[in-house]
Amino acid sequence: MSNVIQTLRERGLLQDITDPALEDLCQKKSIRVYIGFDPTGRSLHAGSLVQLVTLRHFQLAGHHPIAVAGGGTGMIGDPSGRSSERNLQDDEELALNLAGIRKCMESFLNFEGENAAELINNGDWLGSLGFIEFLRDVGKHFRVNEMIAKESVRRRLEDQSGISFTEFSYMLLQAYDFWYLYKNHGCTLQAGGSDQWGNITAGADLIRKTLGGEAYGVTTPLLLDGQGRKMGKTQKGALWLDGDMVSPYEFYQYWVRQEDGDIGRYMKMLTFLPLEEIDAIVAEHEAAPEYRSGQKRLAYEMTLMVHGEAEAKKTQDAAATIYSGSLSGRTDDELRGVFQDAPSATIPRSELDEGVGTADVLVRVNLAPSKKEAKRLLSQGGVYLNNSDTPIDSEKRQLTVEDLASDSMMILRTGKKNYCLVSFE
RNA sequence: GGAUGGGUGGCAGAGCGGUCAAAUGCACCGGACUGUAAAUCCGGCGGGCGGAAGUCCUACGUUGGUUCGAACCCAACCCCAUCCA
Repeated sequence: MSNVIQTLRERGLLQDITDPALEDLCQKKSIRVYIGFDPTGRSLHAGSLVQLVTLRHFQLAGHHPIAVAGGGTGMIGDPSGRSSERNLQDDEELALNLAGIRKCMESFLNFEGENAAELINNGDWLGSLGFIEFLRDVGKHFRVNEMIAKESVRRRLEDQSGISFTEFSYMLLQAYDFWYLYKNHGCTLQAGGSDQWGNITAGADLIRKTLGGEAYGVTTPLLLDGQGRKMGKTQKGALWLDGDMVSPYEFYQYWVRQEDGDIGRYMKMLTFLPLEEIDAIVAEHEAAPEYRSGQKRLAYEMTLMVHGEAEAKKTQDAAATIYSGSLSGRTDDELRGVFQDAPSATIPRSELDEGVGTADVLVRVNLAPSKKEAKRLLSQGGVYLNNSDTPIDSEKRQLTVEDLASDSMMILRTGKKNYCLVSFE
């Protein structure tokens, strides 16, 4: 079998490993590896990409990936990296989230075939875990002294809001997850982000102490951008993988806007392009960074992986059109294709024949929250028609049939990237 | 339960009887500069009408009151923080 650990290392996906022996082990036999995912959203977001990619690497190498949705632990919340307790989720919401997460995962993992991936909910076993049983089998093996020494816990203890017992127990539950999976699913490896190291080793320790078994852990580095910030934040919020929450176009654009210096690293970590090819792409990019060829390739690959080929191509095409050409003289269908992800709106044709105030249209089309704001945009030169590079210059400008880009549509834009496709019917 | 302080725009935080749609900072939105970035600089940032000056409506925890006039004073209530029990 191919050496997954080596692959992860080459791609910058390996931060820590509990025992070097794992490298040999997973060349000799197919193992089961699990990663926990946070089920607090309807979709996974960019923060989970590294984990999804990691599982895929394992699957490609012939191992058996298990994605564990923290349905049980999600009701509690990991104190790591958050300063306040999260709200507890109810069952209905959780079920919805799980379905959404599964959908996101299908882009990365194969849920069929010989070493099919599995998605399981830890609520299935945590839900029926008795408190006494838990204290006896799990709690007994942990020293509170060590637990409160952990950075994540200590910070919360020092803070005024404190930490609830529930949250404090999180680590034990995650350890129990690993223990359970080891015992009942033959899972011998847990992977996760580097912030999970403590939780992972806690699980491996528990397995060793109580079952005398050998279990391993690997962590991936946190994916940070060139400025040391966490990846996946957009102005509107998280970069979700679900196309309904973040359109493929926005998703693509997110990657196009990355910095030059990060391109190679992201490609290694997040795509499955061969390393030599990545080197070639980076070299080409560095020769002429102003073309953003590296970013565009990264964006294409990411969109391809998450949203599929058809979307990736359309998106790529749309971006090329929007950032280069003029839009007039196109057909309705072409415009619809290019702007399929942009908001759109319909206004009765008769109004156009008479002429409509631009400010009114901006409000009706949701490009401006109020008429006052619309006027402000106009007076500051922030409104563009049909992708022209000169803004509409008058607040009183009326839109007429003359302004149509195609038979019945026009494109209004505010700022640099807020588009709306307006069709007059 | 008691004491004290406090609840103001998305957040933080001034204002403490008219000049307050409410300083300032952050966030946000335009613009300039750039390579679809960051930083920086300029403009804006409750809503309606108006070209504008302007004008009207809604808003300073809730409800009442005092006053020609209240974010600002009074009362009750509801929350929050800290200390005490």
